[in-house]
Amino acid sequence: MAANDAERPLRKDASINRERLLDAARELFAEKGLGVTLNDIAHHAGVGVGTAYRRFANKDEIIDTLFEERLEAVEAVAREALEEDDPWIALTDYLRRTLKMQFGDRGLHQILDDPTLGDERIGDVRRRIAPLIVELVRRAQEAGVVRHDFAPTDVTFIQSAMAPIMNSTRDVAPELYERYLTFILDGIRSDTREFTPLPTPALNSETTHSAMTRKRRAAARRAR
Amino acid sequence: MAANDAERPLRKDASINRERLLDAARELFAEKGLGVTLNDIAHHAGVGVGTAYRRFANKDEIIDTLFEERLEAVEAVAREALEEDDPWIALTDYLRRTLKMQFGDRGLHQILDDPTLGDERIGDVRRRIAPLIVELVRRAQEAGVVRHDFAPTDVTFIQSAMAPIMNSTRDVAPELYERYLTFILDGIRSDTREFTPLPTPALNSETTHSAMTRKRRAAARRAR
DNA sequence: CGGTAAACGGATTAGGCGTATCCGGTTACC
DNA sequence: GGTAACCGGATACGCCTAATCCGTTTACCG
Repeated sequence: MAANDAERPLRKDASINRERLLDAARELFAEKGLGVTLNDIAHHAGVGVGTAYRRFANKDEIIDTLFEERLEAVEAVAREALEEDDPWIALTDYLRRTLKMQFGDRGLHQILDDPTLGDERIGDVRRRIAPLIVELVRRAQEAGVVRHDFAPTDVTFIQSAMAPIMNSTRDVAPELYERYLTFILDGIRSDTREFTPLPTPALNSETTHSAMTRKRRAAARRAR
Repeated sequence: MAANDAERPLRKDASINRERLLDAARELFAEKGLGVTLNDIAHHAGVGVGTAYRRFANKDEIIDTLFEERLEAVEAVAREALEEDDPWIALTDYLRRTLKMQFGDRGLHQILDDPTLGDERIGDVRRRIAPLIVELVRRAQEAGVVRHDFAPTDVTFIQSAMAPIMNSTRDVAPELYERYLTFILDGIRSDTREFTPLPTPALNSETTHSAMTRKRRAAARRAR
């Protein structure tokens, strides 16, 4: 990783702590999103706050370091999808796989959702991904497997639509979002108009209620 | 409205200001969501903060007062939908109309999305709405116009899925969410499997980018 | 009218939260 | 074994929101 360059190497303890911090950040970003503070990260890494601020000027520096690799993973998924022959499978695999990644990593989710976040390196990767999506859609279009009025930007919005579902059902029915993705895909696919079996049963009303209640908890405190 | 009860009536200026505050709150909640402060509301109403706190103990008191009526409007929509003969139109009208209401009123949106918000009065209305949705779905089910595996709680999650789309495209392409609602409805309807013409064209990539960027602005500052 | 309780405005206090610094003590390493 | 690098975490700072307090103004009853 981009630990030390031409700089004189860090002292042993320092570089160990740097790794610890990075690990902690990776974990916390994934679990709680980019909202965590450098102090959180420091404590989770088992080091003092001072140490954290000595290694990284601020949180953004960690974010940029960490999410370049994550975003590149998304790019890789898009490229792999383009190697798939069946254009429908290619497109939907991309959606399904990236959504799964986003599900496992709240931070990645936020990065993908908000172009404001991240430095130029991140922006670069984002700019590399966009045309891949265009291509995925174009192929599907040409093969006549998606409705003709489906557009590349629809992919983005579909991804963002799954967010609230993921977030509210995360620890009640983790895969529920796939159910709604299926609804959408069935509303888009044009080579067959049959219903795809749903991957996940619906929630009953009590569970739905508790899911809706559970989320927010953190967010609500702010919003109120 | 529930201005004064058995209490001695408010002095004229006081009751005028009370109305002003309520109006301001209605407007600000709709426009900016429940996050606005009592201070915001007071200034927007053209009165001092003190006046606001004299009339209402805290923000929740205003919220409860105001959103009971808004939620009852949602209930009314559900009841009207149940009077519609065509069960498909009934169900989709309910969805479309309530989504439109949520679109016009961020506060209502939050209330509907988060069962934690609001007092018992609000909870009561919510509990009155739930069975109406169940009935809407049951009818559609029985008439065979929705796929057999569609469940009442799906309605809720579909509503919440539209939220991020609404929020990010609000001032760029206000009705874009209807496009995605159409995808979903087309993925759910079983009496015909033809595509419904899309009510809104897709965004181009620049507009999408600027939409994604624009939102957050407020939210991002917190999350970061 | 005129007096008084009611109401007003908004500066101000209180407190939570995240960021970033500072410094006395510790440790790696030549 | 000495010194520069590093450590920890208490602490200062800034920002934001909630809520109060009090000197001034106003409605309204007799």
